[in-house]
Amino acid sequence: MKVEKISELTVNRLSVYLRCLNEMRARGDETVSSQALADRYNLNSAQIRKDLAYFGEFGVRGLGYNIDELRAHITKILGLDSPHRIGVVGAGNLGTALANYDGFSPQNFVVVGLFDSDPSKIGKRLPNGVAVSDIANFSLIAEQQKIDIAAIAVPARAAESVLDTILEAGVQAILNFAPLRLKGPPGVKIKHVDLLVSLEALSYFLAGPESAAPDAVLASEMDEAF
Amino acid sequence: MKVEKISELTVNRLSVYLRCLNEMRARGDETVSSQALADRYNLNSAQIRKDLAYFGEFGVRGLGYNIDELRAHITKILGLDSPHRIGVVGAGNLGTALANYDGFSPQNFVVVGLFDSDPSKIGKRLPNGVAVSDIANFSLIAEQQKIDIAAIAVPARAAESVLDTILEAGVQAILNFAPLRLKGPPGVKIKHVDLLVSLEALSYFLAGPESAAPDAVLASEMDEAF
DNA sequence: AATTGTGAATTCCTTCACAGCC
DNA sequence: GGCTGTGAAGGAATTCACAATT
Repeated sequence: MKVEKISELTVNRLSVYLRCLNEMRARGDETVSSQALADRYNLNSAQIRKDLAYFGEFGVRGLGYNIDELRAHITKILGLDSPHRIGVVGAGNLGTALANYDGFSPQNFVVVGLFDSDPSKIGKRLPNGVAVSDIANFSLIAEQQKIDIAAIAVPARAAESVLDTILEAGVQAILNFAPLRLKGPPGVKIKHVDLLVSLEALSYFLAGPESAAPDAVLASEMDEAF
Repeated sequence: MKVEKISELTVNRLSVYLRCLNEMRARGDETVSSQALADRYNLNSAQIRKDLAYFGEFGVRGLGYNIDELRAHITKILGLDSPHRIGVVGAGNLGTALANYDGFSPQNFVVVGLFDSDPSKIGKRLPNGVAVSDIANFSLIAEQQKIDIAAIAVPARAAESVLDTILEAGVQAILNFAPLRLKGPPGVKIKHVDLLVSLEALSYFLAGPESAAPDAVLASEMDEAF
């Protein structure tokens, strides 16, 4: 494994590849070439090979990649072999939806706490058993529950103060849904999921003279983020 | 206004600038320099100037930009001066949260329809008055309600078929939350909001030898997304 | 004096194209 | 023959640095 700096874009694509491989595996395929992957999912085969080659030689020349093996490698690279425990701050529509969402568990993510400052919400329990805790206890519960990722799902005006609370608790990975640019200290990673940015890009496309960019692939977070 | 092709990244940033300007305006500032904007929000001043200069000369040398004026320009550029009407497909946790979300309206986005195929959900009404309609009627309602943006908030296995429905109805701008890469025809814009990609990038960061990339700015989108 | 708008320089990312291997 | 891994080429995006402007 090389010590070269890996770009965020490469990391995001690994995540996409993993999803594609899961799908192919579910269909019963056991082996795949970068070309076949690229064709099926509108990717570039050289890019797939290059992305993977940063981390090792996972393929066999002439044959391609063994799907199960490659899935295991990417899972390891992305740190998905050990579970991640998420604390969601903000028990509004979005926060509650996140805490209820069942699409995380297959990838070893689990929501273990939901936090709010509203007394009328604190103490309530979601269908899946997650209870709403007082944000004042975030630090305590984060430690008890070994929360390593925090999601900020509060209105923009509350986001800065929530960020401070999260940082004080020592959580270093943050997913921010509030529509503003939060800045963390070095050593802390903040990923922004900004729905307004995405919607406004769609609006730009619709408003465009004839059409801003008629390509349908690539992402937010890739951009982005997406 | 130039006819050069504008990159998606530039468009995403315009959206961010708009949010920053709104915040500064709310504080009472009337004028701002690219340097001041950059300092406050961890951006690059040359990039701000370049992004804006694609669309016109909005600043005054020696003085900077008038905030209200610039907000109006960006609003116009992004097509936010006329309202956008969103149809959300999938009345699960996420879809319902989106339809209830009140952060869209300030930017001229309004959710006018929520769709599902589950008979037990059809006919129900959200607190804000949005009713759940049968996805079978999507095309009809999309036309009646002048839906111009569709959001896909269904499980991955249902996403392709929902996409077909949306395309048949003639909607050309789509926000996809399902964790798979959808491909649309030319002339249709699909933006992906992939929470698993974002979470997995955080996981990679946490797993990293010492830390993958200790910069806290940029997006998913932005890409990525935001 | 301050700040924009922009060509030039730089850095980063993607794609090509092929040597090397199975 | 088919496919990977990768150096080299090409293309894009960012940042620098300064002439132009108020």
